[in-house]
Amino acid sequence: MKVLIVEDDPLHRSYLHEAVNAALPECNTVIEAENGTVGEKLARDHKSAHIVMDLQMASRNGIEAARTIWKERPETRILFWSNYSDEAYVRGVSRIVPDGAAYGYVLKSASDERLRLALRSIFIESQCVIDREVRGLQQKSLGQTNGFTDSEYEILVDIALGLTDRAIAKRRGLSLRSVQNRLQQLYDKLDVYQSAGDDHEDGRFNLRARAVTVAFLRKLLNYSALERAEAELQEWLDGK
Amino acid sequence: MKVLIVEDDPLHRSYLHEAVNAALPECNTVIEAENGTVGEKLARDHKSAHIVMDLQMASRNGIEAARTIWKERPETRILFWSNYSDEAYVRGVSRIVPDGAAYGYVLKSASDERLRLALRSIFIESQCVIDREVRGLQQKSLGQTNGFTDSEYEILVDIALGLTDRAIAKRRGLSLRSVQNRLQQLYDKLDVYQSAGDDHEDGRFNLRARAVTVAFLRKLLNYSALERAEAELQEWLDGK
DNA sequence: CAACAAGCTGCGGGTTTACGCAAGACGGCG
DNA sequence: CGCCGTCTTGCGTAAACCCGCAGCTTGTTG
Repeated sequence: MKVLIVEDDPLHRSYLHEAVNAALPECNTVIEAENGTVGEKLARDHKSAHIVMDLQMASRNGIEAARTIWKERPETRILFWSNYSDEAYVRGVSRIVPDGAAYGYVLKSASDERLRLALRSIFIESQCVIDREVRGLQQKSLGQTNGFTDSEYEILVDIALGLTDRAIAKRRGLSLRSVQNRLQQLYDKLDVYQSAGDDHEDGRFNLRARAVTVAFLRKLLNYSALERAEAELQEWLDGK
Repeated sequence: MKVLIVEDDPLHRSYLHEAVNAALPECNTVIEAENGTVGEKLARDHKSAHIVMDLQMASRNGIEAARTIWKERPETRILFWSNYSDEAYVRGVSRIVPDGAAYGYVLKSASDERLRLALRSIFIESQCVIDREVRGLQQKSLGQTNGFTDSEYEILVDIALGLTDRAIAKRRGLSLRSVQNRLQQLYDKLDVYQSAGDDHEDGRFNLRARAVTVAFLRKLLNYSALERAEAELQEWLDGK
């Protein structure tokens, strides 16, 4: 068995290397990549079937890399190993995982034992392993209870990108009014409203900007989500 | 000599511990804190004069912690050791460093030797050491060439928080029109404008939202900057 | 001191947002 | 099939936003 490690940080990389060796005696080769771009290339060259991947890397982040890798070989098993469990990451990952693929999401703060188990479960048993903390988010985000619908999330991203209502309408094939309806829903769920709760006309918010900030603070959005969305937007703009 | 290490990540923490021992034979005690809150407390209890601090920690980020520490003992020497050199961080740090204090900003990607030198320069020689990559940003951000004035940055933060023009005017003691003037300047510098460069009325942007996103993508803003700004805003709202 | 650049402010108007009201459209369910 | 909830769309309005024009207050400089 061959394992590919994709991870920015040299310290974490060598830690992972050791962890893989310890957890998987059946593994005879470990390859390392220090960013997403190299990771993709190595995965292709080696036809890697077992990958441990960091999210959040400078050059090309884990989600991007995983997407292209899975596009080429959907049966690849990927363990995401991340510092954070932002809802934006969780949502991003679950949107790209192919049907029936075995994957995992483990936090860097997890114990050695937890990492060991995850490695064996995913790579040997083809099971999915999702950290408890992450799992909670995932359910909240997929189930609609207190979570966001896809359409709400979509419009959140659109205003975050700075599109006007009209532009969103065009992009999503909706009428102006529908876009504004969805915005209303969004404001509602994010609990943003004009006045800061004061008596008379004072601390007012610009709802559209406020919504984006609140989403950021709640980790519904993060840098990498923005980055991806921006790339998609540019693509769409080019394709007119 | 006693050195306090404030750092989230256990791997990085122990790496730092070793690095400090290797670089500073005159150091006889090393204390560790795993987040900003604990860091502040330990700094106070031990009257630490030499601190190595991570920015970006979950519980209380490095800038916050450094600020309160410096407020209590401005002669404390702090070496910031960070993964990133976002302009937001650089700006944040240089805003809190007391006059004449010795501090440093070194990236985690720096070599062992560089870290060693920085440790000795700051803790022994009381010199400031700023990584080259960081230095570049700092000059750009302070000098006005292609950089942002404080007032521009201020208004950027204000719209990022989601305040209306009127609210900003009240908060900053300006007239409505002045606020809008500054916004204009900001849009200009960020190079955001309505049409996406197309011929007729099409891909339009909401300038205010777009500006925030562009700033984010350019690392002028980041999560921690937003977090701080939000806290300040709440403070201001409470103080009416 | 005159001249000039830079920032603050009011006026005015064209556009975009936020949102209530109400009329269809679609899908499930007893 | 009729009832009902959810989603979409149009109309209309008050507020907020973007921004050109022009008069003022400053601080700077020759």
